[in-house]
Amino acid sequence: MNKSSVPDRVIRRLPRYLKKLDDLICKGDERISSNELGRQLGLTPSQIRRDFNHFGEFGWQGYGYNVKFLRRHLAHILGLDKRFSIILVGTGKIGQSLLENFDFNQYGFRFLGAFEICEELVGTTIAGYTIMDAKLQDQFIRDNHVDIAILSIKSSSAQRVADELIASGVKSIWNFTEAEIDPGDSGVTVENIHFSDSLLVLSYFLSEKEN
Amino acid sequence: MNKSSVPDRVIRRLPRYLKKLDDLICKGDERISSNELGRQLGLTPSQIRRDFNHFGEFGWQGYGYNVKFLRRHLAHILGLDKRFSIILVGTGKIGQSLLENFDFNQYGFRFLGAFEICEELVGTTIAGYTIMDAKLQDQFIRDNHVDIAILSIKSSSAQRVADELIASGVKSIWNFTEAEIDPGDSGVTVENIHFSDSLLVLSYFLSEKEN
DNA sequence: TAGATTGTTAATCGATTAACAATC
DNA sequence: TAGATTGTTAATCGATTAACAATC
Repeated sequence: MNKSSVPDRVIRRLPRYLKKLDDLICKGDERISSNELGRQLGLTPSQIRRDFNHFGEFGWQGYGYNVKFLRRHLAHILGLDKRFSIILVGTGKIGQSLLENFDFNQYGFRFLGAFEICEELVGTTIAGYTIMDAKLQDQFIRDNHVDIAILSIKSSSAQRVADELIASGVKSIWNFTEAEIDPGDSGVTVENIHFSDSLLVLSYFLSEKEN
Repeated sequence: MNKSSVPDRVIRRLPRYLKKLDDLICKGDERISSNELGRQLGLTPSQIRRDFNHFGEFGWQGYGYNVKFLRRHLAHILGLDKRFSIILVGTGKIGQSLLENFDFNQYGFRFLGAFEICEELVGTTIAGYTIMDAKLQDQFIRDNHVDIAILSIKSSSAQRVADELIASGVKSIWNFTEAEIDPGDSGVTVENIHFSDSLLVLSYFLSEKEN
């Protein structure tokens, strides 16, 4: 099995599977068939079995899938047992929202700290984390083996700060700016949350419906 | 041309085209070929010509595409000239961030107002908008023909509030909660921003790289 | 005109679905 | 055992790419 050959489409369905399995575990269900899982997620049973079989064999004939067993394996495939370290770069409203509402620990990440360039925010505490001065960022990344940097700063500085983060040694960037980040030949992974793209797609469907 | 037959993949590339065209206009470029556009976006020229031809013929042989002309048509296809109305439901940090940073007007939307259940926030002003009491929401939607509701509240109330919004008459929901919203048979469009899905995909690629 | 580049058709590629032998 | 359901192969479907006549 060549992991890197798994289609992007399949990978982007994995979080949905994980979430659904958490629901099922919460409800106390022990097992589920691809048929029932497909019904609940709006996918065909074939597709689900095929998706899972990109990574191994997680079911049993005549039984289906054990939800806890499958959940554990999906979490492993997603790297959630690796306890990736993560920092926040930029503590504007989006950054603050993530600090307050996103449970990094529950998802298996180690949140290390938040950095900010605005001196009024440096030293203040949000969700139990004392905001650090962006000047210390480079050294912090070098000292702490940071896997993921959340980039939530103004778009106009995005590429410059991304370049700095990459030079400091982060492995990946979770990009909340509108900018398209070019990681050059660093091999750094960039995953985008582009608000406007999403709203424009919504607008398209809305517009289409009117006709 | 049956609009509803345009593949989702194509539609989700439209905002990227629009953004690139804005860049080109900004730089003062007048025309661009599918070849050059493909090089800049990492797509094949064939795909780009095919994407555009789902909606009409926007180029000229031997010339290519006029960027302003094409930009205008893409904006129209995305419904950005319809001036869809939009309200914010929930003024926590994410909502505040959108109010302060997202230029709804520039994208062609009419931002009408923000609603909040928390009494301490009602009446305060953010980015020039006075937060309204959630109790007035239903009547406001009925009175003002609201096209889009931004749902940025806690996930546990998401479906309930979504049901209310749908009953009041919103046409679509831009969902920032982790919940999967079920629009029932209302025909309401739901577009999701699922932060965790995105981070988990990032984690997958990071995990894969380590092996 | 000659060169460039479109819109579109045909060929290819990849993903989804259907079918089924294997087996719990 | 009989019924259920997997993993996987074959068939189908749809999207991407290549090729090219049309034409600016």
